[in-house]
Amino acid sequence: MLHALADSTRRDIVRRCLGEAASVSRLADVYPMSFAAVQKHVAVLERAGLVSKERRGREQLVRSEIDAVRQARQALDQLEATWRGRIERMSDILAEDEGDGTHERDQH
Amino acid sequence: MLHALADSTRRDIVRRCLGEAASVSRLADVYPMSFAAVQKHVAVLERAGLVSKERRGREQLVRSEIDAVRQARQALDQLEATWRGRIERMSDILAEDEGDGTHERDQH
DNA sequence: CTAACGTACAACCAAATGGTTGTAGATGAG
DNA sequence: CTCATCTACAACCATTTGGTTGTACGTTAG
Repeated sequence: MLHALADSTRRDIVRRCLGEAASVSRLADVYPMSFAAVQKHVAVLERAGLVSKERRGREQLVRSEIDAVRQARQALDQLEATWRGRIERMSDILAEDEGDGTHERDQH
Repeated sequence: MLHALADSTRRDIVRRCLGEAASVSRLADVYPMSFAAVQKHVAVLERAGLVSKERRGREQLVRSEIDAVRQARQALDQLEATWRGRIERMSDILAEDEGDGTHERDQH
């Protein structure tokens, strides 16, 4: 899923389909590449759950799944939270050392 | 940079080096792959600015750059903000239509 | 000094990526 | 019906990726 967002064309597709859905050929008009290439990008985004397709007549409307974007963001949030947790635990250990005076050394 | 975070081994390395730095060989002990493979992963992370290396004796300590992680998260935040912006503008347009009664159609 | 350790880097390989063209099947407009 | 449009999908290609092994070099321990 991060992989799906790691391509600028795909990020742009997601951005473009956030408000209103667009058909694949309408999207293909925008980018300097073939229809098939855009089709593949959409397929990658779909597999990652970042967009969904809905058929309307002969067109296939692409719409972004904002909840999936939120989920990706939360994954990174969690990395940061882990970091904060580690820093806290380090502070705790320092506090202990100051309190008990045993001065045991790190096992390296 | 999202690409750098799109690999689970690399995400794990970042997580592992958040609190305290680790040498490349210490990291290599953890994963079921060769030292050289881990070295490459670290290189990818370094190019993306997600970790930095610092030499200490014959070891090379890897430490995660929490600010870079924050930056990645903010990039996704912005996607979500764009979405909220679109929704707002759509609401505005609806409000206008209700107000002036001109009922002009979307230019498709 | 010598041996062991940690690193760097090149060469190689299979598989995935991001792109292309071409063909074929649905669907809608006239 | 017929034609243009939209989509799907296969085949192909160059490049990148994620992994391997092997070699060489600097540093530290004994």
